Amino acid sequence: MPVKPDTDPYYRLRHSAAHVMAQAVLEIFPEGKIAIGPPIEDGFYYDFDLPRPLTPDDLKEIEQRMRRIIAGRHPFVHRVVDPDEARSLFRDQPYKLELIEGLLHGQDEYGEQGESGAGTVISTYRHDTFEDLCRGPHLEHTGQIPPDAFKLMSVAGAYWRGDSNRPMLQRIYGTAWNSKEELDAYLHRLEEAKRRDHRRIGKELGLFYFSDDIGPGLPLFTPKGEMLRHLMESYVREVQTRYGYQHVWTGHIVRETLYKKSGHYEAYRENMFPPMVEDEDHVYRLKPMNCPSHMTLYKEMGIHSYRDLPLRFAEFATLYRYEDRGTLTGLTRVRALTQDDCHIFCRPDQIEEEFGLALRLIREVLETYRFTDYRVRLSLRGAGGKYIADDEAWDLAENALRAALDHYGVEYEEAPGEAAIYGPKADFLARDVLGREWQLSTIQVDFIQPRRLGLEYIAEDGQPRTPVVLHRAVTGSTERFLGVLIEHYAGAFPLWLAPVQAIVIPISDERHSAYATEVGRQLTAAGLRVEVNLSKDRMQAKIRQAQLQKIPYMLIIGDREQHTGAVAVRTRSGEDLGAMPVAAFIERARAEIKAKA
RNA sequence: GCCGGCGUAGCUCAGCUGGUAGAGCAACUGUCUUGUAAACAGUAGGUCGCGGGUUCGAAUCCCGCCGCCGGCUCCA
Repeated sequence: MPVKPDTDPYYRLRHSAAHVMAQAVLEIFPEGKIAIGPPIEDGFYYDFDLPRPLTPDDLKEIEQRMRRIIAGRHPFVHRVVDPDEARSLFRDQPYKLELIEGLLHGQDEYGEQGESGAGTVISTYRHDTFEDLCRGPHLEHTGQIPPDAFKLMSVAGAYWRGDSNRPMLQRIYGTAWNSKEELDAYLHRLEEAKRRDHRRIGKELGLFYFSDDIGPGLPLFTPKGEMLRHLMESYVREVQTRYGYQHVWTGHIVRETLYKKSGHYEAYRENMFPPMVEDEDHVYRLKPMNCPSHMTLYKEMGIHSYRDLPLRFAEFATLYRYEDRGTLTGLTRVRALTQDDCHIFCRPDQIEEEFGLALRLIREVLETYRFTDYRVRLSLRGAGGKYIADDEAWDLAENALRAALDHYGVEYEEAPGEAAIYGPKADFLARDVLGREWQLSTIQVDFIQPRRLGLEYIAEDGQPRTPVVLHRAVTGSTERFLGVLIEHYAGAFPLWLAPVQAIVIPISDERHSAYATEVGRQLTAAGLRVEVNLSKDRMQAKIRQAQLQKIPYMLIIGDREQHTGAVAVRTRSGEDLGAMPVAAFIERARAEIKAKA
């Protein structure tokens, strides 16, 4: 994501590094074509159209050339050029020519229409032998880039202008910092993220697997992984019930004709698995979303009075979406996903209150999972004509959402033009412990589907009206949220979520096995999830294994404990709590679980 | 779907320019019976992703497919 010069202190550095890199690349490929090269979060990139694919060795050479250019302390020289001069300057650079024409029509470098089309100034920055179409700003000279504080990270394909119909360019990603220490800290942060990667931890802790025999994007969950799913879903279900939501079940397969009525067939067909054909009148699809099913259920349940609204239908059903293979990643992007989905059928005058209820619910759940840092993006209708035309409804909904956000003191930013075609929405972007943002919860207002599917309620005046539907998800999907949680906690789940909450470790398998087994039985009977390690390994090895498995409590049992009916408690953090009676440990664990601490 | 990289025992990985595979951990067996992060010894384990091709000979070279990784696009 691009950054702004006025808010990012590294803007000049990284932008300048991108220019230096472009020079280095053109030195190697004089006939290469250059596209754009902006600073981004943590670094910069530049897109090139080159005669051959770049290799890791190329990156090394480019870095070396960059250091030489940096050592030359070449000043960055800014100048304003008129359109013809610009065209002539970049006559061999087709992408630049396209950018110039765009600029003259008020577009920015991404081809987006700017706020004000007028008064476009075309300017360039030159250093050494390289001159680039650029509005700056830059450093004073190349020598201000610390030669040991930047690094080229990777090469990736990127479509010109982000359009899959246009040429695929080669993008070089780099990072640049003010000092080697900063660079090292950044690289260390990347290592940490890698260490926490849910795919890695998932394997280490034995939570889930993928198999070629099952298919891409279709995770298999082990007993431990399924326990996590179960606990997560039970928790949301409990909260939802407490907030007045009801749970429904609508299965996995739906007649295709429903999606033709709802409009999904037109708009979403690409993302559905191919049809199952019984005969030409009976064609079925795997459900890619719940809304048409919930709305159908609403209809089948008979005539609804305005007094019966709101009706809140929640469901944990697994949905199947035919995502492009190239986009699948671990649990965060799968083809089988279990949404904690809900559809709220309400009157227009209830939007604000229902939105507020969903806000409170989401806030409670996110805080339980220790996502305390999140922001809300309120996506509103924009200027374009893609939105359904009903100004009155839009105004009502947008104002209701704002009012609820204000009422509950939720900070939010407005994003005009980002709304769904069918209504405005609020998305929750939560930051994990590594500072990465994840879109988890969402609340969307829908005017169009209820109408298309013919939903009605009888209003106060006895006339049938179309209800408004709010689509709402709390954690998004169980799979994705589990992936995020694994990374957020680095696999060390809080006690209430830990698949194995305690492990009993007898010091001698000969002398203490019977008592260890009895302790395990007592804890299990008390509702705890417990394992007993009866292997012949030494106690130290068992502790190490338990540590690596991130099991919250290790209960060591030797002669002393056996004689006194106790367990010696060691925590995952390495703390030795000493010996305590089994009952005392149970009490402690229960309190911790209840508090979801 | 597109661009690039990768695919060797359950896991992590080695195997130079072609001569039919190797380590550590895990597993299994035995010895040891242990006090807060790895006892010692031995055994077993691989169609080198799959399918073609080149070659006297392919894990190694070529082609196709599948999958994974990094991006792009997409993400109701």
